[in-house]
Amino acid sequence: MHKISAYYQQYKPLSIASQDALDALSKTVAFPKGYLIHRQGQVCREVFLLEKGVARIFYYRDGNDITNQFFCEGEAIAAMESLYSGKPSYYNIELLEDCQLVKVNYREVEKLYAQYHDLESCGRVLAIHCYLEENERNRSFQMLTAKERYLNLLKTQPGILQRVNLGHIASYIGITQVQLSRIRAEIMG
Amino acid sequence: MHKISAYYQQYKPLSIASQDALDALSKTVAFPKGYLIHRQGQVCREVFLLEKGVARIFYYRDGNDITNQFFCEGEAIAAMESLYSGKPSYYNIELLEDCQLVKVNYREVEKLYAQYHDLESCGRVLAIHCYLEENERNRSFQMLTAKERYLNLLKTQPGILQRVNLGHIASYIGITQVQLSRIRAEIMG
DNA sequence: CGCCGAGTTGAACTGAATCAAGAAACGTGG
DNA sequence: CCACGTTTCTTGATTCAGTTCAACTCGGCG
Repeated sequence: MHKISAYYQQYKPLSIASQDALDALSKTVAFPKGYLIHRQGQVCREVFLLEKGVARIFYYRDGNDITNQFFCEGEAIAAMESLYSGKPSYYNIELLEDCQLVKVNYREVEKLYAQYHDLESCGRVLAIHCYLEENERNRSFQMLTAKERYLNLLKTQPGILQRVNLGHIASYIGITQVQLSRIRAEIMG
Repeated sequence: MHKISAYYQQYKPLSIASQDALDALSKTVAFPKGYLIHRQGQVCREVFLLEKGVARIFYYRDGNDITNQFFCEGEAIAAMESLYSGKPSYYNIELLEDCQLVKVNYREVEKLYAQYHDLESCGRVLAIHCYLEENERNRSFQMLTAKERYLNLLKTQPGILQRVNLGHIASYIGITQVQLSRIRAEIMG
C-alpha cells in the first residue's frame, strides 16, 4: 500500500512523528469503473490517493458533461474547492477504470496540522502547489489555443490519451469532440 | 499606515509575537499612475498591500494587453504564480491610479513561517484562499457566459467599473471591447 | 452476421472577432 | 472658457472559427 506520508513528502520532508500520524489515518478502498467517489452538491471531506486506475472530475452543463481534470496513478484526488472551502461542490469525481485508492479524512489531517508544525508547513506547500496548477490551467485557457492545449496534454499526460475517450479530452480542452477530431487530423498532416 | 498583520488576520488570528515580526518587515511606498511595480519575465519577490488606488495584472498576447485581475484598496498584490514558484512571471502589474502601498519581501515572510507555527498556519489558509479565488475564476470561464461574468463583476467589484476603462474590463471577462459594449447595450434594454 | 459505441468527415449555421466609421468625454493650451 | 486633438465608447457591416447536425467508417462483441 502507498503511504500518504510519501505523497506529502514530495513537497517537503516530514518528521517520523508526522509521518506516522498521517499514515495512521489511511484506509485502502477499491471501486469499479464508473463509480462516483464524489457527487456535486455534496461537501467533500475525503482525499483519495490513486494507487491503480484513472479518474476524472467533471460537471454538467446543458446536459453535456464537461471534464475538468484527469488523474493517474500516484495523484491525489478530491474536490479541492469544496474540501478547502467547506461548501458544496460543483463537481463529480468518476472512476474511469476499476480503481484502488487510499482514503484519508481531511478534517483529521487538519487536526494534525495544528499539532505538527512541519506537517502544516508541508500542507502550506501543498496548497501552493494546488494554486499553481489551477493558475497554470487558467493561463492555458487564456494564452493558448485549443490545439496548443491538446499538444500540451500530449506532452504532460501522454498515458491519458490511450485510457480515456475522445469526448472527455475534448471537453477538458474546451472544444467539441468534432473539433478535436479535426485538430488531430490536422496534426497528422 | 495599514499593517500586514491586519491583512493576515483576516484569515486567522495571530499571536502578538507573529504580528510584530510581520509588521517589522513593511515599508510604505508610493508610485504614480501607469507605473509597473512588476514586469513579466522577472521573478516576483515582493508583496504589496494596496492602501490607496487601483491596480491590475495583465499580459500581452499578439500586441494586445489582457487583464487578469483588478485590485482595490485593502487587497494584496503580487504575481503569485512567480512568488510561489520562484520562476519568472508571465504577468505585469500596473498601477491604474496614483497609489500608496505597503511593501513586504516574501522571502522574509517565509523565514518567519519557519519560526512561528501560527503564522505559517495563517499562510496556509492564505494559500488556500488564493487557490479558491483562482478556482472560482476558472469556473466562471468554464460555466458562465461573458454576460454572466460581466454581471458578476458588477456585483462583486462595482467600484472598479467607474475607475477602469472598458477595454481592460472586456479583456478581463474574455471578450473584445466591442462585444462588451454590445452586452451593456443589451442589459440596458 | 448485424448491432453498437467511438471516431471521422462534410455541409450549413451562428456567435463573436475584426474592420471601420461616427459620437461622446476628456484634457490641454491658447 | 472655448477650440482642438486625443482617447474612449458605441454602432453597423463583414468575415471567420467553431458548433451543430447528420451521414458514414471502423472495430469489437453478442
